[in-house]
Amino acid sequence: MRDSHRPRQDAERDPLSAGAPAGRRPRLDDVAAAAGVSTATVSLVLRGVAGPSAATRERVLDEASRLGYRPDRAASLLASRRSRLIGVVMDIANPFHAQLVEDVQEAAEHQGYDVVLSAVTRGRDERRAIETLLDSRCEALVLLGPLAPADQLAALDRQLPVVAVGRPVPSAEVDVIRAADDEGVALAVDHLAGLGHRNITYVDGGRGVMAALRRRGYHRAMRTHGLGDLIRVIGGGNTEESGATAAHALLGVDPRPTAVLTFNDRAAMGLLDALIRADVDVPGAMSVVGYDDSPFSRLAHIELTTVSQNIPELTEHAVAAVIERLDGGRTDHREVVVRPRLVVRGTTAPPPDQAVRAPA
Amino acid sequence: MRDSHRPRQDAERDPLSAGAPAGRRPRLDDVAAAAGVSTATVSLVLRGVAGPSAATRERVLDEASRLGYRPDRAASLLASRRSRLIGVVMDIANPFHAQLVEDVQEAAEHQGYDVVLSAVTRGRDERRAIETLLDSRCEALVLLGPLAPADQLAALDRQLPVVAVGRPVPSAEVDVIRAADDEGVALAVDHLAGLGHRNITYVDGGRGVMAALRRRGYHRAMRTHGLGDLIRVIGGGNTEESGATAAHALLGVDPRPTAVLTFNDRAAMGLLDALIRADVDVPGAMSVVGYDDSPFSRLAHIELTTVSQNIPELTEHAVAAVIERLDGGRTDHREVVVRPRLVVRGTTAPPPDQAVRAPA
DNA sequence: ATACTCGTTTCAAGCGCTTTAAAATACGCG
DNA sequence: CGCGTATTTTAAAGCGCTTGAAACGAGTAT
Repeated sequence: MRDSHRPRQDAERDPLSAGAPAGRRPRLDDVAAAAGVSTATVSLVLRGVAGPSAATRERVLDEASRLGYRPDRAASLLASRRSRLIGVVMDIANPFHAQLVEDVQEAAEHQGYDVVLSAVTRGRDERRAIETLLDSRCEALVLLGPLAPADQLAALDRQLPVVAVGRPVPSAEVDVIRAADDEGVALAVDHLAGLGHRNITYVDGGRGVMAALRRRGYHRAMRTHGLGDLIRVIGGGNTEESGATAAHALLGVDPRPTAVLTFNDRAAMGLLDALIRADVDVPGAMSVVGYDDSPFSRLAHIELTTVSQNIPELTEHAVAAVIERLDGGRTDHREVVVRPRLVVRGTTAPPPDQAVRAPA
Repeated sequence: MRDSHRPRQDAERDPLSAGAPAGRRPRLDDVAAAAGVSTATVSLVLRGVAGPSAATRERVLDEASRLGYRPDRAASLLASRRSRLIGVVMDIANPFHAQLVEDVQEAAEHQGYDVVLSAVTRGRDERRAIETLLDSRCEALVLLGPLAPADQLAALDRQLPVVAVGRPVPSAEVDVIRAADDEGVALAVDHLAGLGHRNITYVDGGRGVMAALRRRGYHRAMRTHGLGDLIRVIGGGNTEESGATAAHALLGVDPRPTAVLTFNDRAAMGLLDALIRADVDVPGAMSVVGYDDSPFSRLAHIELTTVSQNIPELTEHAVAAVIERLDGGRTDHREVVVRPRLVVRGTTAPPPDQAVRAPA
């Protein structure tokens, strides 16, 4: 049955080399036999451990590549004390996570660790994603924007080092690497207030802790600018759709705000979308600020003013936190807060009334 | 030293395995000891294999959950003949792949298979991604939009069942599940020609086989409409950036085309972007059609007319192809071509000259 | 009684690799 | 040339689980 996948490549193999794999995937002892050494030596050579002589080394390496040997991951994992595996949980539909994963993978590799990805999807919740990782012998977990409650994360952390990226966790247990989201929103408010806006509304991001933090940043910044009375938060979410819904709510408000902050870029996109459909000029009649600096936000027909999280810095700290705990013996809790940066593009401008007033 | 208090002292014959898990992760024999049965029985129960009696079953299950037992994946993998693992290679930055992965994961699970994800990123090429999967005991590979040349894929297929999704592979070896890309482009040309366009340019997608197929579709469709003389292909790519570059090339052409087809939505976005910056009215002065029906293409301020690939159908066939080969003993090659669908949105309209001519 | 089922449970041999202690070999030197 | 030491190699004991064969009662037929 499977034979069809394994045509006679035996022909090109040396039939004399003891126990030449006949169609079967070559194993460590095939290489050992071919090179005339023990499996222990082969293992040592292949992992680059000091010990075997240069001559042996070369011979083993030659035979290994000749046989097309590839170590069996499951077996290595099982046999070795350490897996050197870092599990990463991500939302597969989230481009922000994709960027983080790229960087984490690179950084981890650099430190001699391998990354196991576990995706959260529609039909696969975070719990499942984490469990898979746990079963895979991961030594540590990097959770991108985890949704689980703090106590669950804390419980997890008792099993293995856990670092939550991008979301605050109100607990002194898991490591947290995140951007100062409140500050990010404050930057946006500062920018808008500086342009002359006073009636600035915030489109909320839902129940999450991250949403709460951004909302708090909005509240605080508004008050700082003496705009406490104009604080207005309307329900939203983290999707384009929720942004569009929010737009309609927004347009019904009187007096209509001159600027809107959204929880993230996706919501901003949806909002922008709905505003355009409703013939509201952006930024002429209304300014919009997103959050995340997603790849699409810099496209010219969108040109979204947004808040950028420093991804390289975020991942660098995340991997460092893991490594320190795994290799450095660190046991204390750590929370790193990376400063966000406002990226001003085309969706923000002075408010309309001011524009009218100015010439007068 | 091991803990002295153990769950059950009586029915234990083997004093060596008598330790209770002291801080260490519980193993199969911990559960076995606790339930007073052998590890074999526990294994049977946990995997739902028929044999153990209902009473034993319940006792084992109870103890397992009491101890918080989780099977070690590496060990199970190593010990079992089959891994029931399907490896999926994806481009982590590609939202189209993300959608495919979601569906594949769900479908595979439904068939009792697990999915191992391997991401292609900046610093991790397809080769690496595939190797990881090979080392992980995958029984089959699903490659999303593979870049490797056909002969490499064929070689791979000799090791294990491989199905390439979304890209034609000119070889009668690996299974291929793809959309009829030439037909997709033809649909777009039909649409544009129907609107009255004649000067329709195609922005190419690079060297890939998929790009070649779409390009061919363009050529053929143009000739079908008697527009063979107006065929014009300009260099492009699969990113926003390449689309923007193409736009500039496009604007230098005389006579300027009234419609453009792009290799994919991302290129269309970049193109749209550049057109807007150049004050070209879309679709008034120029119509634009993308390809992929990406989530963002349906946003109102984009409203991209595009060609949709039938994702659910694509993944359904992909998983079916794998299962049939793994479980059904199929050995022959298969190529499934799913028909694309044109999604008309706001970036296409009759050409400008015609609009002028009509009222006259 | 014996033999022969059958349902349940266990034995024990791995899966393919790592790792440690110990053995074999090589080396240096009086 | 023997002995201590450093270098290289290996035997063997697992890692935690699965699995076919064997064992074990307890029925049932003979």
